[in-house]
Amino acid sequence: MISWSRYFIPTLKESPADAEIASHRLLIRAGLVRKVGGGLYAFLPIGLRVMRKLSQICREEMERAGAIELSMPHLHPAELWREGPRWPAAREIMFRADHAGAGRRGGGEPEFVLGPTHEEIITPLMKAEISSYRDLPKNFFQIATKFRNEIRPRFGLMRAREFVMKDGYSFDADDAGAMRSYGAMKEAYGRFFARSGLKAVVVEADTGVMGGSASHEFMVPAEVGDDDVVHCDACGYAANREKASSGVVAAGAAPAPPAGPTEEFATPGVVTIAALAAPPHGVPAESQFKTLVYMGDGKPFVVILRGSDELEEAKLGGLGFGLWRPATPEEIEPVMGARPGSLGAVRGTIRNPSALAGIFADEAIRLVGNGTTGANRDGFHLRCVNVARDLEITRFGDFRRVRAGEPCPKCGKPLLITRAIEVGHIFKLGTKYSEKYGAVYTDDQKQSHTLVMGCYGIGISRTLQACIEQSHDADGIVWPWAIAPFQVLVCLLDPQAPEAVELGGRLAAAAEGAGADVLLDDRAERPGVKFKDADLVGIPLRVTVGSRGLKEGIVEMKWRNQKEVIKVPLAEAEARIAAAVAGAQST
RNA sequence: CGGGGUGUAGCUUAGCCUGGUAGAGCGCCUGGUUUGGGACCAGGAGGUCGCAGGUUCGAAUCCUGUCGCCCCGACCA
Repeated sequence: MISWSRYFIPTLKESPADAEIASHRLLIRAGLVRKVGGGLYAFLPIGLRVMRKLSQICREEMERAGAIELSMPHLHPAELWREGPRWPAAREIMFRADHAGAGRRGGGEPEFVLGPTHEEIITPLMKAEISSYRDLPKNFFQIATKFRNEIRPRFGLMRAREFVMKDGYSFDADDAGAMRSYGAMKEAYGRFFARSGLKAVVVEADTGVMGGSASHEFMVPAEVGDDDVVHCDACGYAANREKASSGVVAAGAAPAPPAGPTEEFATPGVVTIAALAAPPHGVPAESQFKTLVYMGDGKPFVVILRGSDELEEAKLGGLGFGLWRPATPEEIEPVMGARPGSLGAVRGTIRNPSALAGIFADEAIRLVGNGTTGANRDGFHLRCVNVARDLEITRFGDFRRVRAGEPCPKCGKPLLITRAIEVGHIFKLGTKYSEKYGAVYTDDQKQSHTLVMGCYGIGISRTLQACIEQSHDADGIVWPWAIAPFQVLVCLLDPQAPEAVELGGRLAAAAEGAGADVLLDDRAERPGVKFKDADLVGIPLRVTVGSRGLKEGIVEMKWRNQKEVIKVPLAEAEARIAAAVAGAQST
């Protein structure tokens, strides 16, 4: 039992100016964290208590699923990253950690980096330790601080530069084994979020820079989330928008026949889809081809979309480039022969087609059939361009961004889009890392094989905030029982009265005896202050001992998530509280 | 990295346009009155107005630079 007067819970009436969203304000107002710098937070005592509870639940579920805890350094030799498969992309978000002394300040390549995750550490580590099929499968995890130089930290712990993450890595002999490990983690994640009192949904996800063949994210629906989840309530399809597809393009649609000869027409000053759609040209956006030029690992490539569609940049990851970005007009003109606004991919009009790494077309352009596109000559477009006859296409793919209301790819019902916070992400990595570092094992036929890996992350600190975002009201946080910093608050309204103190002590002991973490509010504050603080901090069960009740021969129990005050006769109080605790513990 | 904003006491902020002794609320300290939903009265402590330069008799205020922070976008395992 901890007494509030000797503890440290600095609550605030007003919220700091830089806290925009409810969970961020409450984190600070309820005294869980304080900002130390941009994207850097100190956990105050009750914030730390919640972190510990989340970590412990996570640990239990990992171990139940057969994963083994270990701990790796936060400071990584940059060498290991340079040898890895994603250094060019990953270094953009990494902190360098060189020797700070005047004598050896690093100007060039970093000597050390702060770990944003640990694939580059555990793969070479396990390369040395796992050599036989008898050692497999293995699944390791740690709960540790990660460092990522987010370009724009925001929303408190939601996107911080330093944060706590559970990261795990599985090693299997083959694909089937890796699938089993992946499945076990997916199940364990579901249990972790359920036990922690969060409503998280599983969605198909993009693998991004991680690489790998399959991926799911665990999402907490919330307006303030960074991600969009595309989902279908009819059949249960759910995917991150970056990954989601829709059924706008009927599978196996026959190519439209040419509608006539292609002809060029003058479009001076028309450099946008909207301008071409407006008078005098009046070409509807869905009848236009949108031609975008990107740089992939230093080489230009073209993406063609329907004029009315937007590119989903993450989908370019499937093309095999390590890094990609929009090309600049200066890079585009020598290759295409025109500047953005007059670009097209009609056969024969590209000035230097051999410079291109490919021309990739979104499936949806089949719906255009015969459309209008740039002539690769500034101020001119081409009409009656037939997809099959005229466009130079390396291959088709899904590159467009899904919009709400489009048909579900599985069942055809309208898709919904919801904002969400990503709290967990699992990847079936395959051999991307093990191959790079030469992590192999020998099977029972003396044959050497590459280890098949998976990696699994849960943002612990982000989960804490997502939980507040999901569970609060106008007065403060409403903690789920399992992760509440304290579960029972015994509130002494008259801490000077010896009989009240004695009674409060007994009630607190009863709650503690039943397994609850108990906080005793013995501060010399007015009742209003205590009630406001109790609601703000969000302790699930409040037991109030006050002179008014004592005259009646009762104490009060009140659940934070309910309105009613339950009056309990003094004689039953200890038993009733213990029973309430026992009931809450078992759910 | 582009666009916008902002920096005044621990927190929330007024003053800045139009230059002239830096103000309030919360919090804190002392005393008193209060005591079931963030009390009241009286007194008090606390500010190099982010930093550097400039203009001026005089700068929180105007100008330049710089740093931090915030928002939008881009970006984002």
